[in-house]
Amino acid sequence: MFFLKELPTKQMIESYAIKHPMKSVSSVETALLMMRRGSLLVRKIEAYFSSYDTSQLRFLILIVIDREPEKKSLFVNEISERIDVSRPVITRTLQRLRDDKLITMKNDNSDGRSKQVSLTVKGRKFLKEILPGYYTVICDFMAELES
Amino acid sequence: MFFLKELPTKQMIESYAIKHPMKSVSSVETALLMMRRGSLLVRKIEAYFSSYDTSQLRFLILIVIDREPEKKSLFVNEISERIDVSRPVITRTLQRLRDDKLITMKNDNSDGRSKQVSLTVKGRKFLKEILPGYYTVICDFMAELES
DNA sequence: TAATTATAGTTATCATGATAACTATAATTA
DNA sequence: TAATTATAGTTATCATGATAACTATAATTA
Repeated sequence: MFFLKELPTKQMIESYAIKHPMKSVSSVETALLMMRRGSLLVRKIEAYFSSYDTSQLRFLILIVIDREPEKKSLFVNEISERIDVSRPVITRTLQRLRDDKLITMKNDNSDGRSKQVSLTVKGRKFLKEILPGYYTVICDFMAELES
Repeated sequence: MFFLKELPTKQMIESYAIKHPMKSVSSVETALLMMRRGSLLVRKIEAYFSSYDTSQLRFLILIVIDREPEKKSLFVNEISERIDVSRPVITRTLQRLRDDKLITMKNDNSDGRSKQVSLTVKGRKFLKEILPGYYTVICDFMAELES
């Protein structure tokens, strides 16, 4: 997350760049704005999910399984390859999703170390329930930027 | 932070939008990309700062004080107004910056509740030391996007 | 094939964000 | 001016990210 409310103005960056030349002042400006806006949007999204007693990470795990319907289940490993979060955090979050009956985990037959994770009916329903609002939050945020 | 490695393609969003119409498919695409890139850059920046045994938040606090040289010191309150982080986290981080002798805090004369925070010489030096690399990290990241 | 190395996933622990509840002082109101 | 309310900052505690070290099984190598 990037937390600075008032970004440095272009002038400020330029005057700094006189002493410490940098490749591109305008790309620094763009980068700061991108981090700031991205952080604000992530925060809105987290607030939205928390109103459903869930989190962005939980949502992403459900989405990632749902997104590959030809597979029916993913290994923990595969989930962790698709989502840029450390494996222990994936493990913990999967355990809670299972506690909430949104996913099931069963041992793989051909590899005793692996676990197959799949969505329950409840999980699929829940995803359908929260998806529209997710897009609404994003669209509203982007619309506000333009105004 | 936004953690999905493979963003949904425009097609995926569009096909979803058939059932659940949304204001703008392309703005959703832009938003997801913005969050993803912003998160990656924040991560790089945190890695950079951690190589100096510091953090983005610590850096931002120092910057925010340094940025208003006409003031010489800011109240904890003022710092917390400029940085979008909860006050307890500001308190804790200030305590550690003081432990590291990068800032000083003294009680205000006219208001017994307030505390004046200012940079030490060491703090100012440290900031000068880490600033160029900070911009380099940002510029490099942006340059890579374009390639 | 026995020993070693690699892989899948988990547990333990820490860092850093948040909110709620607190103390101390200042400002306001009855 | 005494009582109340507001403000500045801190403490306590939780949530969720990370890394290191672990168990169990599979794959490789001597």
